[in-house]
Amino acid sequence: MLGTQAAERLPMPAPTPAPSATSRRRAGRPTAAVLDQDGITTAALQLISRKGYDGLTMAGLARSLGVAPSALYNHVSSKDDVLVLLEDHLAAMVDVSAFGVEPWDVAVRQWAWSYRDVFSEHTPLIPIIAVLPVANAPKTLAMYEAVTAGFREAGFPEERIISAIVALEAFVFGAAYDVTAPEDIFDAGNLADQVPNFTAAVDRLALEKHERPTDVAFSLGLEALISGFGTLRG
Amino acid sequence: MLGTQAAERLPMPAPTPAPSATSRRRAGRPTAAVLDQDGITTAALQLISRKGYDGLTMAGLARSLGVAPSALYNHVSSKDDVLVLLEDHLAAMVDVSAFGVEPWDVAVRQWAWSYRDVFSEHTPLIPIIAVLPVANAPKTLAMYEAVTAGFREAGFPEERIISAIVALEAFVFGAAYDVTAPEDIFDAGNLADQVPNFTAAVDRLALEKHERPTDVAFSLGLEALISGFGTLRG
DNA sequence: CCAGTAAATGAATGCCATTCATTTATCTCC
DNA sequence: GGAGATAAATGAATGGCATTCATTTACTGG
Repeated sequence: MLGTQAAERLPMPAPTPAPSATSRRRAGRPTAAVLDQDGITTAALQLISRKGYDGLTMAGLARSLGVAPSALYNHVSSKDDVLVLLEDHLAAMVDVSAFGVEPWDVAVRQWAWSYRDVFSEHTPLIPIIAVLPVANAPKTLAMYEAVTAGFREAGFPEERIISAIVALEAFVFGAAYDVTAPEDIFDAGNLADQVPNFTAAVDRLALEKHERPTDVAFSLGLEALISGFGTLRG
Repeated sequence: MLGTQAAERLPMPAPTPAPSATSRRRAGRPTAAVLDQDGITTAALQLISRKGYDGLTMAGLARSLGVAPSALYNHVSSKDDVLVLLEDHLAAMVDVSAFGVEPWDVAVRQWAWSYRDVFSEHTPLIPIIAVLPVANAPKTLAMYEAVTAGFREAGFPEERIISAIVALEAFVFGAAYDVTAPEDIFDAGNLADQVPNFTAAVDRLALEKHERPTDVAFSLGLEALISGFGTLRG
């Protein structure tokens, strides 16, 4: 009655979501899926890149897929579930290719930098991944497998491999946040006189205008971890 | 009309919030503050310890203070502002007492463990602190000053002090998340056969039943950072 | 052709942070 | 000691959010 557009009553056909809908069909079941988890994941990524994580709402995601918000719940059980899909998708983008090919320290370096870079654009996922059972994230699990195999091949004592990976990962996550911090985060403002040592050290760092400070800190910490862990190898 | 309780119309007097209201009076200005930032902070901490961070809502916080939600906005500009108050309060609880007293490595160890323990109970604050300009958090700034002074006294090259602290902090934040992870986070479930190296390493770790795995990983990473950074001292 | 079902709709729910016009109580100044 | 200013409270209203549910649609296999 209210709307003037035609075809408003036809629910199913819905103009297939612009890009890669990928609509897989599961054998022996009703097909015609307008939506699936892959499509939701890529639409969410696009939405995030356009509007950031504040723009990632179930309503917005549904709109970008040409679908009602409630329709999403046939494919994901909650918004957190969407975040898990995103996380797992991103895990597959982390570079583990050097493990088993390059020397151990080179591989770890490459993995860690890549891991940090991927998630520094997606810090809202960190609280999710840090606590996510790996069984719910197959691509994340695959990443761990590659890294673990690399450590083992490099002669790492088996009982320390997981601990070392967990420690490296903790450092990577924290560093990912650091990337997003404002440049002037360490400007003490009017409190500067009360913290002379700190202010001096901040000023001193500012003089070295080579790399981004966040990259210097990451490199410093990562190299310490690599050389510290390197001594554990048999 | 609806309510049956007496005295409902009297707005100001409000039964002073049970515990430490601390009501400071600012000279030369109207006093009678039922609310202030200290009171809000401690009420928020109590609320969190009772109901967790999901229970920390502006409405709930106001209720626990015997006040209307809108009243809070006379003292904080947003909920994020409340989180900043919390963060700064917690920063003051981090143990920096060993800097300048104990040897450098002992002081760093004590600081880092304490820092992690404090924030592992308050991980929702990590995205806040990681990006918070220090000028808005005086107690946090004081912590940095103490740490910086300790590094300097220990002969650390000035241009690397901030980077080292940032790296340590990144590790601490990531490790704080790790503490909150479920025990079975590394259980691969039915995918276990596809990740044999990983599964083996996880099982191997499980055999060593001494400490919490999260503490083992933290110790491993922290000691690597300490020994790696230790070589920088002059 | 029929019955079943996956997948869509859209209206409704409840919670949330935040805003605003208004009121009250106190302080400062004359 | 009264006038005016102001900090600090109220409570009603707003808009956004994730999520639920009864209902409808169109495809499927028997």
